[in-house]
Amino acid sequence: MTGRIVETEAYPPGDRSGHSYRGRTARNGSLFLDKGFAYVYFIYGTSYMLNVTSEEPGVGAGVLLRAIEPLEGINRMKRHRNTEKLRDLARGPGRLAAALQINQRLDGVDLCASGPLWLGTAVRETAHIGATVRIGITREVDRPLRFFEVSNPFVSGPRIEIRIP
DNA sequence: AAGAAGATTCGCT
DNA sequence: GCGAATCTTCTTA
Repeated sequence: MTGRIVETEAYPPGDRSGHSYRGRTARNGSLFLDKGFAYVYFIYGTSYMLNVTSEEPGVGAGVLLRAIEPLEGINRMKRHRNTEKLRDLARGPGRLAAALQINQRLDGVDLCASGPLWLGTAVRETAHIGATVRIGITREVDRPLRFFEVSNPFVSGPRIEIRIP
């Protein structure tokens, strides 16, 4: 299965809404790995979230993958998500993880090496990227750290860019 | 030890 | 649009 990442959110070092803010714990350990590793956690009793670490070892920061445009293996994704709606397959972080069968077994995996899950280089030309505040958080709510491909229908949430003063 | 919150989703109205 | 589902983690609200 493959997909194009169309929506992300950054949780940089020191951000009070980031899981690393209160230091390293059993759950967030992989967030402190080197850049390019997977940090997977379970939330709300229903959903897995997939993050890519983004800083030097020991820092603790990452990027949440919020949506992908399904490209290959669509029938498998439909089965994993138990729906026929292409647009809903991976629109939202929990749906993305479900479609790709992301779970705790992938926590800590190197996404820049060959393995069960990896990041590749985009084939299509980069389109216009918009930014807004992040979705679903309660702290640091004003930071414009959500990024998305403006014209892409597989993006979850608003596709209108905010103005940065 | 207990309780609340949480980077969400789904189904019903 | 709203509320329930569901469970792990961290705080003491």
